[in-house]
Amino acid sequence: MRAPPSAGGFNSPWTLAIRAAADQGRPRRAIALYLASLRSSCRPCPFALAAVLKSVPRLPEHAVLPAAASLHAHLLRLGLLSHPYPHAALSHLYSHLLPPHHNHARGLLDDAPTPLNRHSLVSSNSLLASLLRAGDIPAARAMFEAMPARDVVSWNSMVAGLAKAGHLDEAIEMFDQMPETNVASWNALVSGFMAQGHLAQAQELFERMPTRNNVSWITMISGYAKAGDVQAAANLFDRMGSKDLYAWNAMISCYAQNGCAREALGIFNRMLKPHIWVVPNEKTFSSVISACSQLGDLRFGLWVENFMGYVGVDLDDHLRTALVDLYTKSGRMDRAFDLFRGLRSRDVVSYSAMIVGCGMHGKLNEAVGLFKEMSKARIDPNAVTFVGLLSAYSHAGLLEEARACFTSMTSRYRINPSMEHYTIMVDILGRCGKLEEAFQLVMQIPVCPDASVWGALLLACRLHNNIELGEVVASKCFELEPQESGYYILLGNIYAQAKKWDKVKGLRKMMAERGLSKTPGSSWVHVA
DNA sequence: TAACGAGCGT
Repeated sequence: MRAPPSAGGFNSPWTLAIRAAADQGRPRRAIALYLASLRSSCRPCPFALAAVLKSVPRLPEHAVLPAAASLHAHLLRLGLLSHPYPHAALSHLYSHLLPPHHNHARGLLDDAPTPLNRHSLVSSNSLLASLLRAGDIPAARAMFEAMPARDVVSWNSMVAGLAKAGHLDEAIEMFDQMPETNVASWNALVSGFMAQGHLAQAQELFERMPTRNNVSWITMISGYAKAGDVQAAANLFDRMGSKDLYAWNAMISCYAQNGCAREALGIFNRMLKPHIWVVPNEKTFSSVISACSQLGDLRFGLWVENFMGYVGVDLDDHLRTALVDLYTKSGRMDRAFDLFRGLRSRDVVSYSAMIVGCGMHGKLNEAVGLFKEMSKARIDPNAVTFVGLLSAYSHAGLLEEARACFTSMTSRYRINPSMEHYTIMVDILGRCGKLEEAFQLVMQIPVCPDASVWGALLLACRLHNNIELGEVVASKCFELEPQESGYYILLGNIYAQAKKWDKVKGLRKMMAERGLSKTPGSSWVHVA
C-alpha cells in the first residue's frame, strides 16, 4: 500500500499556507488549514504543526489552554512529540502559559530523548526568554552565564529583557559585546529606548540600523503612539514600505488612543480598499470600536459588528467590552446589557464600562446594583468605576450619597481622585447650593485644577447668581481657556441677572479684544 | 524558513 500524499517538507503548499497564516497573526486560519490538510489525507507535517503551535497564544484567551492541550495530545498520538520543531514550539507555548520555575517546558526538556544540540539550544533560549518575561533578571543572568552555547537569539533575549526591565545601560553594554547582531538585536535596543522615553535616541538608532524590518517600524510607531506624538508616528507609517496587519493595527490604535477617532476610522477604511485589502483581526476591531465610541458613531459601529462576522472575527471579551462602551455612549442600554451579560468573565473594566454607562443615563439603581455585584465577586473598583458611580448619584441629585461615595473611594479604596471625580463633586455640590463647600473642595485639590473643575463651579455660581465667587472663578477660567467664549457668557449672565450692565459691557469689550464672538443661540442680556 | 523582536477594552 502506498503512503498517503505527504504534507511533508516545509515547502509543501499546505505547510507554506499554514505558516503564512501563523505569521499573519491569524491563528484560527492556521488551525483550519492544518485540519484541512489532514482531511485531504496528507500526512501530518511536523513543520506545519510547529507553525500552528506558534500561533496558539494569539487565540482568544479562553481558547489558548484547551488548544495547547489538544495539540499536545495530538502530537503524542502521532509520535511527533520528540520531533525537534514541534517539541520546541510546544515547550515555548507552555513557557508562555506557565510561570518559568515550575515549568512544563522543563519537564518536556528533560523527557526529550537525547535531543540534538541545536534543539537543546533552542529550548534553552525558550526557557531563558520565559525567565526574562517573568522579570527574573538574576535567574536569567545566571542561566545565560551557565549556558554551554549561546547564539544570537540568546543574546537578543538578554538585551531585550534588560532593556524592558529598565536596565538600559546594561542592555547597551551587552549589545556592544555581541559577537554578531541581527535586526532583532537592534529592535530590542530601539524598543528599550522607546520604553524609557528616550525618543530622540531611539530615532537615531533606528536611522542607523543596517537593515530594518516591519518590527523595527512598528516598534517606533507604537513608541510614538504611547508618547502621544501622533505626527511622528504617522510620518513613519507613511515612510513604511509594505505595511502588514500589525503596522495597520499600530497606526489605528495610535489614532484611537490619542483622541484622533476620525483619522483612526479613515485609515481603517484605507486598509480595506480593494488594492490594499489587509484582513483585520481582533486588535484592529477593538481600536476601531473605541474610535466609534469616541465619536458616538453608532451606525458605523453596527456596520463594524456585522463586518466582524463577515471576516470571521468572533466576539471575545475585549471586543464585547468595547461594544458595551459604544452602546452605552449611544444610549442603547438594552443592547449594552445583553453584551455585558454575555461576557465569559467580567472584570473591573467591563463593570466600569457598564456603570459609567448607567451613570451617564441616570440609571442609579442599576449602577449601584452593578457595583454591589462586583464587590460580591471580589473585583476591586478603580478610578473609572467611581466616575460612573459618582455621576449616577450626581445625576439623581443625591448629595449625601455622592459625598459618602467620594469619601469611601479615597479612604476605603485608597483611590486618588482625578480631575473628573472633583468635577463631578463640584458640580453636584454647586447644584445643591453648597458653593462655599465646592470652592473649598477645589482649593483642596493637590495639583492645579483644570478648566472643567472651575467651569463646573462657574456654572453653579450662575445657577445661584453669586457675583463675588463668580468673578473669582471666571478669572480662573479665562486664564486657563482664554478662547472659550462660554465662560464669558456665564459671567455675563450673572452680571445681567444683577443688572450690572456696565460690567456686561466690559465683558463684551474683552471678548471683542480677544477675537471672540457670542455663540449663536446663547444670550446674556435677555435672560435678565 | 523553530527560539528572540510588534500588542487590545472603561
